[in-house]
Amino acid sequence: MRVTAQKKAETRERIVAEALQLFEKKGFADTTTRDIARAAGIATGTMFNYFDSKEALAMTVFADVLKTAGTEVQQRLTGCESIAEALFAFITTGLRHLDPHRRYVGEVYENTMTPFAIPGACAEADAVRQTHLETVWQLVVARAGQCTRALDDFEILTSHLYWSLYLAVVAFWSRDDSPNQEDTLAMLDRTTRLFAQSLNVEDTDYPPNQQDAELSTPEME
Amino acid sequence: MRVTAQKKAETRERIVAEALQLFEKKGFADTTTRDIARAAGIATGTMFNYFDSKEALAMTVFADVLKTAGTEVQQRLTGCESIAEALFAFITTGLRHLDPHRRYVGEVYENTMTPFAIPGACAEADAVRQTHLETVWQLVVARAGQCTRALDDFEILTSHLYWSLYLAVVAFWSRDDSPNQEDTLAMLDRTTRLFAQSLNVEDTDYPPNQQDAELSTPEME
DNA sequence: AAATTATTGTGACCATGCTCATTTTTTCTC
DNA sequence: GAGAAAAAATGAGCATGGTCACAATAATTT
Repeated sequence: MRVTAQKKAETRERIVAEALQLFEKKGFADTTTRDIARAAGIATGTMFNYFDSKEALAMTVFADVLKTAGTEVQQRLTGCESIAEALFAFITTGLRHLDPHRRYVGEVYENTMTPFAIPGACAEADAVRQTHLETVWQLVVARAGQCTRALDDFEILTSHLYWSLYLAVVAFWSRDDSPNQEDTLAMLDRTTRLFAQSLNVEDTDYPPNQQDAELSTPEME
Repeated sequence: MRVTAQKKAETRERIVAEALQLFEKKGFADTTTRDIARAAGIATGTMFNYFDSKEALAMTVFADVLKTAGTEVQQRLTGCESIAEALFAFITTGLRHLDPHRRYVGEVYENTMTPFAIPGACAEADAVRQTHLETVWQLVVARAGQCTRALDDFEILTSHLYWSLYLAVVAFWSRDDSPNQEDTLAMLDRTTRLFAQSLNVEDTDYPPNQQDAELSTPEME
């Protein structure tokens, strides 16, 4: 490793380390990029030579942490029969690894991971979401025998629904003050069951004729 | 009505009207509060005498629109037997009224309505959400016979799940370029069925023993 | 109608995320 | 090692949402 490359890596690590400490102490929004720069002993602009944005800095850390969780989770999954069980194991593993950042994860997710966030605005966030959804996809396919619904539309609708439910869990967890976040576990249990259920089609209890509803206001003449 | 009161109302209306026009043309983020002030013929600070924030300005309009939708929807609901059907009618009515603002609704919802948003940060947003959830609650209770799940925990878990699913629909709709947003209708159909299904408990297909999972990293000694 | 009080408008000013021309440091070439 | 080229650091500066002390205007009192 060449000298400057090493120095660069050190600086990068210093930025990350100091940023995390500040986020933990004051939250994400109340930590300014100038705070981070001062703590890391660099100029205000330097941080942006390493990370595209303040969010990208935080998401980089989350991505690291979740990557570790991802390798760990593969073993656990083999023991899970049902889709709901597997999802439960996958998500709890991720949350456990995110635990040190629990108090400010929401501030970052709000503007990067939400379905309202513009795709492409934060590459790190997009990557985290995609990896997560791919894992879910594999996890479901490996247990496809439990599903009566065709899975080929996973990308189109199911992934939207899944992702929003997952975000609900993360948001709940990030504010959960119950001992050991047991309320989150209950919610997650319910959520994973709900999602697994949604992969079975038996839901024609009323006719699908409402499709002729109009969402856009008809043009006046 | 006193003279100044009238003038004040006029100014307020002018702010709203010009803001909407600008939002429509350039989006929410790309419209600055200075743009709005200039268009409305007031000083930059004046806008904040009328609205707490840029988001609050937009949410005020959404609240108005949804209030109108709310009165309209009560009639429609009487025709709906099932919970899913009723939800479908309720949500489509709201979306139809929001249609003129479709392109920038997401930019506002992202930071005010998401489960990550800090409650109390935007009073208008909180009110809209609460009203929406109350309507859903009534709508469900009036059809409680269809539910095997006890409804008394609605506030605790169900409302979180419902709200996140609803946001998924809104986000999807706000970017839906299919003719007449028919893709949104399909998604909404699926979503409302899914949610209605979740009000029935028959989901004990695997033991709930995973509750002993640990979310927080155990302290090292 | 003058004086006083209450309401509303104003724009200079602040904090902050981020940019970018310039400067400093490092690496490469001879 | 001197000079050139490439990489990295710098911090003044920009745009923007929002604040606030003060100014202007309207309403009330005498």
